[in-house]
Amino acid sequence: MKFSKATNYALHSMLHLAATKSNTPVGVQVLAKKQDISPTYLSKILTKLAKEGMINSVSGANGGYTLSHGWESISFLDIIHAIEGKSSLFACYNHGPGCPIQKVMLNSEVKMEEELKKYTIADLI
Amino acid sequence: MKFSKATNYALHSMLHLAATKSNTPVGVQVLAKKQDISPTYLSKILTKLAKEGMINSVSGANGGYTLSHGWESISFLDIIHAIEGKSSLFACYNHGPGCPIQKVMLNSEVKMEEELKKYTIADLI
DNA sequence: GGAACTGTACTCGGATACTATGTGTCCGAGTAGTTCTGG
DNA sequence: CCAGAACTACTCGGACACATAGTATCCGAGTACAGTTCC
Repeated sequence: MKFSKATNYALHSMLHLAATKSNTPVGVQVLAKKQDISPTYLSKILTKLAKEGMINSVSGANGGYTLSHGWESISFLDIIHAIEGKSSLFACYNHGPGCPIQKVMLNSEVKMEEELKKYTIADLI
Repeated sequence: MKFSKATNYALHSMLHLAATKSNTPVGVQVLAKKQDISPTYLSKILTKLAKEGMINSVSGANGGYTLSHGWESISFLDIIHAIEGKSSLFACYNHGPGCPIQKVMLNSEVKMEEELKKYTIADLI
């Protein structure tokens, strides 16, 4: 029960892209060096974000990643969902959705998600 | 980023103990059969709860587990912490505690914990 | 009849094996600028 | 001088290898109760 490191990398990459808001794409090597991880691994993470439409990838020389339109409205929750998946954190296999324990757990999970929905990377710069 | 199955088992075991509130201990085999898991595995999970003082183990014939005194005040969060550990869900390794991203994540995590602290197993029976 | 012995049912806890997922690397393919070459 | 070829720097994405944590089982040890044996 922990957030994966990939989520950490994704959030920081998004923050970096937002902080240096230039029109020229930022290469994955620059982003990777900032966080002391391998470019190829970060590439996999950013691909997930690109598939969700949060960033655009520009291939070829001087290529890299740019924030997509409407990036200001991307919340923490959106980024986390893109990396960790959207399935809920708790599941009662025996009783299913009617389980009272599951109701409590899901309710608490929603509270956290509501909070994560409030914050955007734009808030941090 | 999911709650482990062990947490599920622990919560259900606690609920079962609370529901059948008899003075005679409930054997691990009964609890295991209710949840379709092996008794030995459940035993390891219950041992964690016993170490935290939430339940008492009675060894020997007609042994088993009983709720400890003050069980009514045991919250969901207490049980989860006993199984999953108390460390926070998110950590920024590069920037440390000052990282703005970490602040947002921790803040959201606290919201969920506050909710989990409100509910006790006594509420469900 | 009562004390000691034996059997049984149970938990305890360490050791071990399996599995899923997260983490990270490697490499071939594709793409778009840049440089070089030949007419 | 300029069009096309070769080169280079970069991303893309699949395949693979490794690490870690979660899941599950097995077994020897300890404990307490019940029944049995023996004096």
